Amino acid sequence: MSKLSDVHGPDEVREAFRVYLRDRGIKYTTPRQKVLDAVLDLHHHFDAEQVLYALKERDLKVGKATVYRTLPLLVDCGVLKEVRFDVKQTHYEHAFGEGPHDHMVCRRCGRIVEFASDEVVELRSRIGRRHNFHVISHRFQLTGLCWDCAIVCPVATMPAPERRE
Amino acid sequence: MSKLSDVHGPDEVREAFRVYLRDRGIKYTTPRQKVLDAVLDLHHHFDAEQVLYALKERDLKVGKATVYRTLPLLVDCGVLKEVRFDVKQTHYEHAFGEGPHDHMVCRRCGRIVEFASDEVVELRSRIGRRHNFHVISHRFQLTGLCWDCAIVCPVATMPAPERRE
DNA sequence: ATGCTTGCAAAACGTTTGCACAGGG
DNA sequence: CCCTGTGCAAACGTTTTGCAAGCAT
Repeated sequence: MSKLSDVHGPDEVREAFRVYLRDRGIKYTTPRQKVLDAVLDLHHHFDAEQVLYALKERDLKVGKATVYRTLPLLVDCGVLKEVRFDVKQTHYEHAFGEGPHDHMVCRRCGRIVEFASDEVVELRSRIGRRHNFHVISHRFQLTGLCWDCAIVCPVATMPAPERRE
Repeated sequence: MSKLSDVHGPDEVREAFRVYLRDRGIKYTTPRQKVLDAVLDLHHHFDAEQVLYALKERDLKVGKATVYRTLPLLVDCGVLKEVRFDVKQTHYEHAFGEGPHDHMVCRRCGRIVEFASDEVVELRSRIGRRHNFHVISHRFQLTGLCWDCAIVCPVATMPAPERRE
């Protein structure tokens, strides 16, 4: 049970984080545990501020700086994955449990549809090979209209008044 | 000669911008012309600050705010395209002249390799169809090691000390 | 003449950092 | 114990905005 991609339960994730920190000589402190716990309770996509808010809700006081310093650790150890939408803040999602996927964002309602990316991975290595580039990761984001919005607004190209997330 | 994707010369681009503005009741002012001219002289990828610097170099004084207000207009009218790398600033590139393409960024030296995206466009509509999503645009960015860096550093996964652009 | 546009400076925004103090190994 | 980690607040860099003055139509 060392590969995080095979891990599902919160306890296993916590253990993985502890081991990751110990192996690198980084301390498994209370604030870092709190951040991890808060992150485990969040789903879908969230940013640093939402983590901070989740902590405040649980009466777990952790400084903003600590949250910003811990999230990269969680990314680096494979608990979280950075997800960059077209906004200035960095978003995160759980990197364990479900397989790799990419996102489609509805221009109108902001809805996010996830899709598995087997074909994308295949395509990316084909392209890499063609250009002598060793591909390590990718970001593939589609923008458009979800089913509901496409009905309401068949030829919409204008951005919606407000977008979520 | 109305489709900007078929337009190549600076004069045609300027004309397209003028028409775009007129059609929307926005004025074709001197500062906006200056920004366009500066942008036409820049190549590859650039951000707002570089536009500002290019203007300063040519003794064309345009306020920072005006640059920030003009760039979205140029994007909207199809002269520029937003290119988001994993940095906080927004980068732009010319949206006319050459066909659509995506980018591979070398994790180590920051080099950017462009590749045509026919297969990507095909894949994106296939995925969209599968999920009842009307895809309008995409962003496909590959990260990895370019040929030179892959030789120097065959198993590099650590980010380089500094990245360009 | 009217009202969009400009430029400046200040605000806003998410994120990072300096520093004195606390706490883990 | 020592040295790392914490929390606060202040700094940061990019982008946005308020506002008085300027200029195009």
